[in-house]
Amino acid sequence: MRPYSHALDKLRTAGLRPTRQRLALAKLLFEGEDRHITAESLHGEALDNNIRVSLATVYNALHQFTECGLLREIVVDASRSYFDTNTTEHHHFFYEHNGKLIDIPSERMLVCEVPDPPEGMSIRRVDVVVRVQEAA
Amino acid sequence: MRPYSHALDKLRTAGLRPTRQRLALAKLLFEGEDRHITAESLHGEALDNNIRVSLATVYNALHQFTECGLLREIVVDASRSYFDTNTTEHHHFFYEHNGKLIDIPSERMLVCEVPDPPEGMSIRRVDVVVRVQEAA
DNA sequence: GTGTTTGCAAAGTGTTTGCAATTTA
DNA sequence: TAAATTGCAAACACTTTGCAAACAC
Repeated sequence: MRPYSHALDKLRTAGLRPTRQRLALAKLLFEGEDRHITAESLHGEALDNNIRVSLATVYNALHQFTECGLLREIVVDASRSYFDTNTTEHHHFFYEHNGKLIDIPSERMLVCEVPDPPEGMSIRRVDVVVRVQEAA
Repeated sequence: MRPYSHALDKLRTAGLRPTRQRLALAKLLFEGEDRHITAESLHGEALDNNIRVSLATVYNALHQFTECGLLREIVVDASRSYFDTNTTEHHHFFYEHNGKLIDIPSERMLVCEVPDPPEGMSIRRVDVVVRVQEAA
């Protein structure tokens, strides 16, 4: 048995008040394998687990978690926001036919020549998306 | 003077019927420097040039042009679709504070270790977005 | 108690669609 | 004239917002 909650620690450390909703969502997100979610998918999962939470609260939580560095937002599709519980440096395979994402560990995908950022700018992040399709 | 229209050629070659609207949009897009646009920005530009075209038609044209390989869609922001008139292989700097994009020529940004795609899949494209912010 | 968070329903944004009218070949 | 394209307005999907009620500390 876990002596105390990993999810609770995460919220405490991040300075987010551990409300019933945030704690339940954090448990879904952080007490298992790393994963990719959307607001809709997390909300559905919460309901499946008898966690009463509104979609608006799910959106709030996802953004707050992202701001605190507990999640990382991934932009692969112009019509939907994806979030990743793996916040370490890595990239993604994106299956365009079904919208699924798979991590590519950073060691397996090297960007070796990153150009200098434009004058007065600094690089915040380099995102690589490898779009894959069913082989011909 | 240009003996015949570059834009018209592009449409002909692509097999798209050169309607007044498509031709006007193609002129805006292809008879100048390479550029990044959104449906909204292209529509505004058309109106500024006294080209009567509806936003729905702009969306249709952008998608048709993209399917024909005249444009390339760029995904950098989950809430808006960007298109690039430069369809050659290259990557982008994305200014998060103002939504502007700048091309990075392919030679200046090398992705040197691309992992094998998952079983049964083939790589359609590798997109690199370098997100920049105003330097601290 | 006091400030924060929630849920709802309404509003917002970018995009797509159905269909009659128009245009192109 | 037959088929493709357009424009409009309505519909859509996803996301955000305003605010009163509920909650955490």
